[in-house]
Amino acid sequence: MSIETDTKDRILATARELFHGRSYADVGIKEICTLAKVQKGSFYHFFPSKQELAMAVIDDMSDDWAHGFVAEAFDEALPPIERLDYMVDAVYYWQKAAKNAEGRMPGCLFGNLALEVSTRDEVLRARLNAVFEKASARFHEALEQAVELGEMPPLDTAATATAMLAYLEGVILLAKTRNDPDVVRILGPAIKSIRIEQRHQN
Amino acid sequence: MSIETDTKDRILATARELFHGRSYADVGIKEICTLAKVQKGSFYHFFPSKQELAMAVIDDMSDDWAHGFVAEAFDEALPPIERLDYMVDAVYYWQKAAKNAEGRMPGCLFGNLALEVSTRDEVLRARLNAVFEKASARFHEALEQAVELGEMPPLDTAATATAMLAYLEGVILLAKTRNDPDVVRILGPAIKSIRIEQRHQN
DNA sequence: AGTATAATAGACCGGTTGGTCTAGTCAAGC
DNA sequence: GCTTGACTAGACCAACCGGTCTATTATACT
Repeated sequence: MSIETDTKDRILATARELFHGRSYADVGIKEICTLAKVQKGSFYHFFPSKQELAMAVIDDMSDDWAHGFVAEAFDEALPPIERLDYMVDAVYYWQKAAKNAEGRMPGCLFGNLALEVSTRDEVLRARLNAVFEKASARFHEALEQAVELGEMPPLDTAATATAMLAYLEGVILLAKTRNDPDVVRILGPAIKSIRIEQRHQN
Repeated sequence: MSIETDTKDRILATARELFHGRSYADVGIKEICTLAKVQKGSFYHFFPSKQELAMAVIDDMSDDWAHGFVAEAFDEALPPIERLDYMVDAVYYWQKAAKNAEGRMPGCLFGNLALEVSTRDEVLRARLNAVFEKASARFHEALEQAVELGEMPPLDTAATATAMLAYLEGVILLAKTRNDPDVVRILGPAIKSIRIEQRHQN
């Protein structure tokens, strides 16, 4: 082993970019191979199927997120509530940069994939759901601390965390549909106003 | 004219169901024709292209919405704030019924299509954006009245209306990814907590 | 009755899809 | 030097894609 090839990485990076900028169904393996300067044979040596490639792309981006700006935004050193604004800002600047570069707002890769494939691919759906649950957990931590510090009144922090994630995804969806990152900037901060009271049982 | 054929309607209804339950790219014209018991020739007699079919489907469902449960939910006779809860309830029961019938939560047709096609089809993107703007207007009316009646403090009703729509779409997205309509029931009511203050200029 | 036109039927088209298969290259271990 | 197994190359495949085309039928108008 250790033949030091970046073939797999090139495939992964190219697929990620194409899936994010367009869609899962719209991007073919041939196109990925061409852009990544890889042959079909090599592709199927590393990935048994398009579905497995999608899984790898999801995991790859999920890792990048967890160690990238999501980690920055949810830095324990920041006041909990500021973390929410940081996250919104990060999304805004990211989407704006992507639009400037490619002319179109790509939105959230996970949200895009989730709506596209989750009715016909249980495995991918479950994977994407896990990504959302991990993201929700970051919101949850922040809310728990905010309540603890008295910066927020007591509330159902778990449900509110999920609600905030939902809101963020919804804002990105609308912004993408309008092809205008400013939607994120304008609507985003209202994420802090979302509240779900305790004791809704269930 | 007036040959009294329901061919076009059958195509439309079938396409709507398939697009909603799966995705735009995943459903072929041949499959639509087979299910609708229509031949290719007839299909292309009524619709010049798949894109035009998608437009018709969007318009069709948009009309159904406008005159269906959205009209009910945003009934002027209801107290403004109750309309929000009504809307959330309607989404919940709809999605739950769909899941019971087909095993999977289809989510929102408009949201699904928006994320799938808006990076590669300007025409469809614009159409979907218009649908969202119309929906946002209903929220706006309700909020304006709520403020007028003193049921809500003054706020940027236009921005808040859009934010609420975004939240609803986000909740549906997460619910679909979890394949669990209960997410709508639990997170939905928090739509009333969303607030964007006036004077953010721009 | 005759004609124009709307509607239906389905064979057909070039191109593309995800995926397979065989042949061959390359570096490491013995 | 030979073998092994990871990797690359690319021809090939059946199935399917959106869309076109011609032929035929059914209906409305004159």
